[in-house]
This record gives sequence, C-alpha cells and structure tokens, in this order.
Amino acid sequence: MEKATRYSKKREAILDLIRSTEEHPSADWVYQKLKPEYPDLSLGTVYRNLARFKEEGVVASVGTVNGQERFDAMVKPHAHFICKTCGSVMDFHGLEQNENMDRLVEEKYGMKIDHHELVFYGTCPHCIQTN
Amino acid sequence: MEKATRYSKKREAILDLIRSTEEHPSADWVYQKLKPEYPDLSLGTVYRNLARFKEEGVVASVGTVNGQERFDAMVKPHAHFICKTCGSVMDFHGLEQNENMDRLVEEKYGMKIDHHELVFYGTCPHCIQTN
DNA sequence: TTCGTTGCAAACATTTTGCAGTTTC
DNA sequence: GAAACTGCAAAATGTTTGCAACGAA
Repeated sequence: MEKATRYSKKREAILDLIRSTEEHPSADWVYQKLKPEYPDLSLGTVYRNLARFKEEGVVASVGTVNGQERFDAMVKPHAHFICKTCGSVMDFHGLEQNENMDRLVEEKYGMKIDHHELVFYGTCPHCIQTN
Repeated sequence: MEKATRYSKKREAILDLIRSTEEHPSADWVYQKLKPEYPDLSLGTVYRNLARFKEEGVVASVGTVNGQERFDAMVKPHAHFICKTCGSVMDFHGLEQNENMDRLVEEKYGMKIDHHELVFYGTCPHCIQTN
C-alpha cells in the first residue's frame, strides 16, 4: 500500500529553491536559505524531503563535495564540473554522453544501467584568478 | 619546505592491499582486512595514509557509496559502475573518454581541468539474479 | 478524525585531530 | 636525537530517527 501524499508548504519551498538556483545546493545550504522565511524549519525536514525527492526522481545527487552531498533539480542529463578549490559545482551542457551509451554498456557488461554521471574536477575561473 | 618521507610498514601494507583488490575499498574495509595481520593498526592511520595517497596521486577517490568514500589504486583513467542495491563498485575498461576531452572543455568553458570521472549507476548481475 | 508531516533533540556513522609514545633515519 | 609516524580516544561533521505536536484532507 502506497503512502498518500499531502501538501506541505515547506516541501514546496525546498523544491522551488533547488529548482531556482544553479548552486547545486547541499542540505545545509537549503536550510540556511529558507530559515529566514521559515524560522521554524528544521534540518531534519530538509533531509527528509531531499530523500523523498531523490526517490521520486525530481532531484538527483551530483555527488559529495567536502563531505556534503550536493543536489540538482534534474531536468535532463548533463555533465558537471566541481572546483577542487572552492567546491563550487557547475553544469556543463553540450557534453552529454551518447544516448545509447547506457544500453551499450548493459549489453557489453550485463548489468542494468539506470543512469550515468560525468564529472570533471579542476579549478574554476574564479579560483584561477585569485591564486 | 616539504615534509620528509619515512618508511612505514603499515603504509606499505595499506597501499599494497588497495592495489591488490578490485573491491574499490572503503577506509573501514582496508582496516578490517589488515587488522588480523596488524593487530595494533588503527583506523586513524588508515585515514591518514589514504589522505596522503590521494595527495600523492597514487590513489583516487571513486566517490561516496552509502556514506563511505571508496578508493581506487589509480592506474589509468577508466569508468566505474556502482550497484545501487549492494553498493559494489566495478571497473569499466574500454569506455575511456576522448583523451582530448579535458582540453576541449578547458577551452570551451575556461576552467582548468585536472581529471574527470564517468560513473554508471544501476543493478549488478548478482543483484539482478537475487531479486 | 485520520494519518502524513514536522520540530526537536538524541542517536548514528564516518572522518578528523591532539597528544604522547614509537619508529625511522 | 630529530622528526615522521602511529594508537588511542575524543571531537567534529553530516545525516538519520523516535516521538509528540501539528496540519492537511
């Protein structure tokens, strides 16, 4: 038996925020941003909703940066860049892998592929300048 | 002034172990495996040496699986597969990105690229069977 | 009224760190 | 003997969870 879903203003605010930013936020970033408007928001709620969004597939995890998981409102597959200096995460559009790659891999190696993630690591323009 | 390096039997054992397995181990896995032979080994030492290996570039982080960072004795670039069910990490050889990809990205987006990581997520053959 | 959702704080798990003792050179 | 390395245990950090109160339907 599936669990019913009820409206929640905070859940809506969390998703809206993630969708409105290019920051690829962490749970704490979301919490800090919403705290002023929702003074009684708790971190637990942010985590619970993020977990839920991941299950629903409306938000994806980009990976862990400096010990914190970072999230992305999933629109379509795209590559990411992570700055090793400041930890910022950016999108790379136009570097998508071949659409058939997942299927090819399935045939070649015998596993079921759900999705893949291409991440570049390096130094962002801003950190290049200030070093 | 660089810090001098001294020989350490445990450091050697840790690196040898990572190099000898396809497990893409976590810190704790390394610790558990070496504990019988080195009863006075401590987890702190494993972590300290892993951090060192990463800096030296002899070991790379594959990512975080179920909250634990997983490591790989870096030989040459290759893609990875992570099973969402059992958390196992495997190598995918023959899927390397174009060698020039990093340089292309640098020119196109203006960041300095150190390396990239391609990870597939899905269900491994073993977990397909037992479900 | 029901039961999904939340705040709060405690519990957890992983990783980091300070310090005193040990080992390498 | 100096300095690197380690064990140990405590601390720090990020995330999860139990429970009572709250809120949507």
